[in-house]
Amino acid sequence: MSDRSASSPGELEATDRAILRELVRDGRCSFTDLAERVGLSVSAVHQRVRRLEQRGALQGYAAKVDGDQIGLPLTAFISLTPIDPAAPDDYPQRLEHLPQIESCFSVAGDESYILQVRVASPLGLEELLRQIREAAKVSTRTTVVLSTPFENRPPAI
Amino acid sequence: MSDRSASSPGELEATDRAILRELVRDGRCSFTDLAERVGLSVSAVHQRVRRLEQRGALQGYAAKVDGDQIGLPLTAFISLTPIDPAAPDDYPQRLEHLPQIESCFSVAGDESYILQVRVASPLGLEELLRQIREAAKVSTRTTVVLSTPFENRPPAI
DNA sequence: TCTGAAAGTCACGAAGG
DNA sequence: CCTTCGTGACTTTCAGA
Repeated sequence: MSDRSASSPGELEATDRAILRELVRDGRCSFTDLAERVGLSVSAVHQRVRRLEQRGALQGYAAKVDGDQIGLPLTAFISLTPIDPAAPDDYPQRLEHLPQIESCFSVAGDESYILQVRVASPLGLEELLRQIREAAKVSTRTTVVLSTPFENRPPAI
Repeated sequence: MSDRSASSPGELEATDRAILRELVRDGRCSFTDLAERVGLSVSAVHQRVRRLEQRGALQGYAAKVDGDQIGLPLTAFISLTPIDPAAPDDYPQRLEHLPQIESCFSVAGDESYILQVRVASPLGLEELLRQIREAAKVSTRTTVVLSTPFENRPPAI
């Protein structure tokens, strides 16, 4: 009698959380290893992973790459403030075509959005800022990242 | 005669960049598929991936999970300002034991660090702020994320 | 560095409880 | 929802160019 929680957006059961924990740590872990670690048969794990993917709890898998080695050593945060407070709030759509923008967060506080960006150089950042202001009609405040003591650590699932 | 760029921290050659591009998009892509997409034999791709891993260009693989479904729906940015400007700068070490902190960036600007955190609730955020202030002797400024139009998009490799 | 082949592992669906 | 089982696909290594 396992504790079934909810079918779609509810909480996850212990075994599913264990699977997610392993896959966040090692996204290329084989089903065979996964099965051993969570104490189930390979097929059972296979079914659960597929269910987690369908349910959206597992949104995908990505390699982590070194920004320096791909020629994008400069990270920055850019906060956006609309110039015209009455303008329609379609900033994400106006900005998503810029590949230097890795993440876009709508936030509470003085500013409306925070962007996390990655560029090749200060000149690249300057050019990106120009593009952002032009595309979104916003004023910007930029905070340059000097170093990253740690990043994207696995959450405590 | 392929263009060898550098053995360790230099730039990467076109085929290697193609491999990284695919693996960032799909971290569980099979070597067989990878080989087809970059136009090489399976063995050659295999060797290149291993080399990219050893060189540190490929830092690992991670599953992307839905914060809501793992019970951590609240994201926030916390900026840190040291209370004692003369204190030794060991803030990352003082904070890394807090699993709610996903990323820690040392930044130029008014504040010294920006933390990206993920918690279960406003109460969890309040408790985390208390822990951060106590562990690191800093004053904090918190910006709560309301929604995330997009996040962790693959960089243009 | 590449290729191709051989051997071992693994993924994935079927059938059944 | 789990297990076992079987087949085809995949990974991984190695010799050779």
